[in-house]
Amino acid sequence: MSGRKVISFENIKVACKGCSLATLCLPMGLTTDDVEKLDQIVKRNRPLHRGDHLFRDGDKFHSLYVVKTGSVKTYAPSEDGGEQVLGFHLPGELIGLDAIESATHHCSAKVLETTAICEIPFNQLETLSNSIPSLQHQMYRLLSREIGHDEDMLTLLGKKNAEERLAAFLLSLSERFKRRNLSATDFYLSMSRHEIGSYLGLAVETVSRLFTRFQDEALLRVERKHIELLDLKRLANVVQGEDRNNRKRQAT
Amino acid sequence: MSGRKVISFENIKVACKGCSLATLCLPMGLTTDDVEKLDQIVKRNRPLHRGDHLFRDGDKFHSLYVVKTGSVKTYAPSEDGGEQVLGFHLPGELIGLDAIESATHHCSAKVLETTAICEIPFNQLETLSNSIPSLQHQMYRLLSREIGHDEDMLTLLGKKNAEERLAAFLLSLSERFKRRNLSATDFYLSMSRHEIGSYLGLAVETVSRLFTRFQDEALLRVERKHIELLDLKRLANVVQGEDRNNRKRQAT
DNA sequence: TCAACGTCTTGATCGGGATCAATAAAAACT
DNA sequence: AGTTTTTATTGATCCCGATCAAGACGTTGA
Repeated sequence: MSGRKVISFENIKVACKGCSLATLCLPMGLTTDDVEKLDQIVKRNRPLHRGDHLFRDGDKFHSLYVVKTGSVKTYAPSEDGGEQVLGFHLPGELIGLDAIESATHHCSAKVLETTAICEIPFNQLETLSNSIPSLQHQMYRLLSREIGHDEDMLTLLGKKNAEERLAAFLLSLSERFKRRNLSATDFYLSMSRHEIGSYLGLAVETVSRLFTRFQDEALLRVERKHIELLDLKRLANVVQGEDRNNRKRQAT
Repeated sequence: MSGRKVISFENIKVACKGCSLATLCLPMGLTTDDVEKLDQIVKRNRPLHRGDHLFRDGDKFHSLYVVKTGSVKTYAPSEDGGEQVLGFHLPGELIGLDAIESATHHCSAKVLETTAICEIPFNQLETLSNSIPSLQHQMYRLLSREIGHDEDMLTLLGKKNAEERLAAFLLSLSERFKRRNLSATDFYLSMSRHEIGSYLGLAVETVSRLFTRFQDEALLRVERKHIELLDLKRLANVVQGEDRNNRKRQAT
């Protein structure tokens, strides 16, 4: 409050046209004109804070959401208070695609840190995409990409062991930060060990132990939420199950 | 060959209009006129046989496929000869949605038994969907539904134990058969134990043992590929982890 | 400042399901 | 027909990661 002004609301209301995320987001591949039209239906609300919900499981679906800054987790709550984390969403990533089918959300979305969001009323987006073929195409691509991601996760959960999962998770974050022109090797985790564990199908303790093991093996340095990846190449080998394969006979 | 004629080709070339699957498939919600237009771009090739591929990982993407009769598995092959089964596809279900984004297939699709397929060139479908809003809407819904399914699978693999997974799998098949006006309690599996295991993230032996255990508990009768579900209700309880919860203290 | 709570780490133990191994039963091929 | 190959079942053993337990560290609020 003292000295410097808080982040100006004007900064948040930057149009898609001037948004640094445009190439990662819905406007990708649209003409300036079309971006303008898209821009007119996008709502930019004030920032949300850690713990706030974008929507909850069971809510009626009306909008898609794009993370502008910050991060969001989506999760499926279970009756017994537990939850399955379905995804972590970084700037430029779309949330809510799974709710189109039934017009109802089947998961909850909770903000992990102070986060700015663009809200896109789906009805309007759908109408607009009907008059802008390249927007329709981009929608198909984004939906398809989500399916691809989920399938990658299925393979991760179905076939990979604990260390392979964590390594894959860290590399995925790394690549996503890189694309946003942030450091690929030095970043802060906005989610807890528990949330990482839920996402990867592992217990908190296992995640914690793996972090220390990776550090002992000089793959990374970790201090609480601060991660420094020291050897991306070896980390990628871990994902492929390096020593697992070394110990076994070569395949067909 | 003797006596009766083999299945006539004419039967396979039934238009969407007369197809019993129309309400489960792309034409859902379209007017007769629009179905006619859709019909004109759908290719109906001769049936495929067990082991045939619709496409392989890495192939260029040009069409979506709908199962008309029979069944198909999609799987992600790994360099070491292994595979992760991503899904089993029954009549009325769409295949290939994950390939739209990069215009390349990231998994393979193999036919599990003699199977008839409708092929829909995606470019033409996309163009058509641009002039038929309800088709566009149906496309969004189908893509969204796929995401929802995948997220359900993530929860299955992330949180459920072996018996919960197999029970969920059997009930899923049951419900899908039912919607196609087939028996919900008596059916044949077109996939092997190995493929079930891969799909559920379990070893073949575990799947086999679970089948015998379920039979011992009078949940079902099983003989090779023939399954008879005897107690859908209890099976549903197994999915929820009945005794797992019974043994623990009640939650918050 | 200290208390209270939540998160993370580390150690000890346990168990579900993988793996190894052997047989049985189908299916595919000749 | 028999022979080979694939698939399924069952048993024995092992191990990764879950669970239980305790302490360290951080954070929050009076």
